[in-house]
Amino acid sequence: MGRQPCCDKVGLKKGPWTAEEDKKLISFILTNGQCCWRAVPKLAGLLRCGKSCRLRWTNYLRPDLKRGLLSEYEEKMVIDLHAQLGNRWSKIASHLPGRTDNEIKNHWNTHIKKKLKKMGIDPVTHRILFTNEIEQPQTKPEQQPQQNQKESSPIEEQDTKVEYENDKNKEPQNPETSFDSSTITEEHDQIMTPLFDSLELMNEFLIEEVPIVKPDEILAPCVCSSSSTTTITTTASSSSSNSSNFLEDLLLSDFDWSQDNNNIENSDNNNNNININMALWDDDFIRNWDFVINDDDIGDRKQVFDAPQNQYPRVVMDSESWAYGLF
DNA sequence: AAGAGTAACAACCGCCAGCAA
DNA sequence: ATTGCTGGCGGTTGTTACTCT
Repeated sequence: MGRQPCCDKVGLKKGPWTAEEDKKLISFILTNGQCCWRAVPKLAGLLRCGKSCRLRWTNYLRPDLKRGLLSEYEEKMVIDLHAQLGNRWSKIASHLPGRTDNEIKNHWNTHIKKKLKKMGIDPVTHRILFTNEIEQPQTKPEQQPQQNQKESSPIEEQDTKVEYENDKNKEPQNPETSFDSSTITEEHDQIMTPLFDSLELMNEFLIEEVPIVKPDEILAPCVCSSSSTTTITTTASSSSSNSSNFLEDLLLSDFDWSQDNNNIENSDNNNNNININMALWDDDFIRNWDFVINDDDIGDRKQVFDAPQNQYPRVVMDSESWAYGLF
């Protein structure tokens, strides 16, 4: 028996979401929390499939999303994580609170790929791209791109997924050069070293017209363990204090976690609920949501979300805590 | 001003894993 | 053990905005 489609597609709307649809979905989830997505469209009065609702919510409407362009720091994180994880966008996104896998994937495909290529780095393998590799026969074996591998990961041979999930109990093989005590192995370092060095160069080459950087211009002595030029340098022994620096920088620096806010009692008035909970978030964002929730005059949906990118909230919050805990 | 080309990103599609019956 | 459902993931497509000629 074939599998049923996730929903009856007959009569369902596709394409861009309207402000009205957004409003219905937001109102429904704020009222009921995230439940069975299959049932959401019907209950919320939407002519969409549940999957579409889930994607719309997780990728666009969730209140804990940062929105806006990735910062330079986040971009570097994405590059580094991609070097370790390959195209496991959800895993990468899990390291960047407030960012979705879709967002990171798009940013990778539209921005980072080009930057890396301009720098002479293969965005797939994260290794140096030679303008004509045939002319570089003296390339050291360990620097040669791993040919004939799946594109998805430069280190596909290692089961990084398993490694990621299990190695919290393992000692890193090379603590001195670990980027993150829970993730890095020696082989990772072999891959990451040129990347780290080139990342520094990248800071200076993030301009439109960038010559292809020759390998000898990029490869610098390996200083990954102690160099101050390495943007992200951590040691395994100090993972508890250092390895999470990027997280500390990325999230919650301007967010005061308040248990009290999580214990706000339900109100019969949804709008009250919304306003109470919005107190956790950025003013601009609150205004946007107020527009969505309260404004009867649904105009161009762009009005809802097209605030200047830098004005999007940097507040990050676990979605479930507000979706379930507050409602 | 208009059309073509390009970039950016939202949304969709198909597949898969996990889970419950 | 099997089957069906759901949610999640990654790849791809479609649409819109922007730039160039």
